[in-house]
Amino acid sequence: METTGERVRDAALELFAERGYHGTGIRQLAERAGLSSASLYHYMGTKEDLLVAIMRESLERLVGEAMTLIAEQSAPPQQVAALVRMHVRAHAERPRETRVVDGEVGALEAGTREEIIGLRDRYEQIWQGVIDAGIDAGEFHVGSPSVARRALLEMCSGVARWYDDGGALSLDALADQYAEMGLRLLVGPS
Amino acid sequence: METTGERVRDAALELFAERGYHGTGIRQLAERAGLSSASLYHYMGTKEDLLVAIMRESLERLVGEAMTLIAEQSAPPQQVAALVRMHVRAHAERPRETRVVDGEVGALEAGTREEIIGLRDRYEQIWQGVIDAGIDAGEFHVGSPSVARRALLEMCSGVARWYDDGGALSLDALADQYAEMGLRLLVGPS
DNA sequence: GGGTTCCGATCGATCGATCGATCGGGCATC
DNA sequence: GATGCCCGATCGATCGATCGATCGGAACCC
Repeated sequence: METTGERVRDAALELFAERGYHGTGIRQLAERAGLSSASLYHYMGTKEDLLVAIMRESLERLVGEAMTLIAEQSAPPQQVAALVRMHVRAHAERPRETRVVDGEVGALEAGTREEIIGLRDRYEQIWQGVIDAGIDAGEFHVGSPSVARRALLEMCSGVARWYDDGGALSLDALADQYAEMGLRLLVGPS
Repeated sequence: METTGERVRDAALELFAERGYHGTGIRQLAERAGLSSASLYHYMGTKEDLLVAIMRESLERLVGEAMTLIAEQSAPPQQVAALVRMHVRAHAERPRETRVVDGEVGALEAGTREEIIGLRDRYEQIWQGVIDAGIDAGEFHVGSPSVARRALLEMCSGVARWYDDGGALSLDALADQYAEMGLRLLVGPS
């Protein structure tokens, strides 16, 4: 059984993803959650608190999963493949959540924006570390390592903007192809 | 000498990119353009007309440049490299414009959204045609051609979200590395 | 040239609607 | 009667957009 607080969270997730944070009104949010706009405030702080909670939870989850994955593999190619698979799956399975995280950072107030960007940076540093290790080991060959990291991450995050559950492409096949493309991008012609 | 209409356009471009379409008010727009909010309407239709004009112009430019480029080259690898270079340059040189085009489609009303999405689809079809031709010629090897197209485009569009003019990386070096990565992604190990 | 007309450009004031948020009280359950 | 849950009413602020009015200069007539 779903609590009312969770229903509010889910409604916010849907609406922020569909119409954007600034494009979503408190009254729409209340209607979607099955409450009056006044009752809404029994379950949440401000509208921005709702946005921050969504972003924080999503990013902390990504950081946690990334750290687990790279601890399970020691060779950079396998680590990158695992990171790509996880990141692509997350963006394909929870596209609304990840679109909000990626697209609404500019809607945050200065203070909370810092915190969220800090979390995002931590996640990206995990990727950077694995890429750098692969370069040091002579397995990856790229122009600029940080450009490669950004290109790789943007490519994978883009999945949230187009992948369709109901489509012909399975999650596994999608993750496979992305892992292959990601490695090609880093390894280069052999 | 810049016309007032152009000043309004540029102000809208800046603000839509900074705070989002729904996050930008008519009065902020007027202040940035150096007019009263009433005078604004002497130079524009509705706020949405402004957004549509920005998107249409940007997309028509991309379509035009893409068609020119693929007419100048006949081999798919060179065509892809040229497309990637152009797309990356456009997103690095005009990040605000391209971020608005990519990120505010959801803010459009149903009618105009169809038109803009149609334009975007035309552009993406040009890329798909080149990729498919390369596969037919045996030069590219990918799992799903449409997934490859999306991965490639998302990777290149991402440049608008992080590239910094003042940074150490030159536009040419950036375009070079992306062309290299794009081809690796499509060609695979040789 | 002087007088008149006209129009593009601009603004202060204001419209109705909606924004995010708050308050006090009703209605249960314990 | 205390606690948790909920809502109608309402707050001040701001939203996008429009109004009538003003101003300066170009265009025209005599």
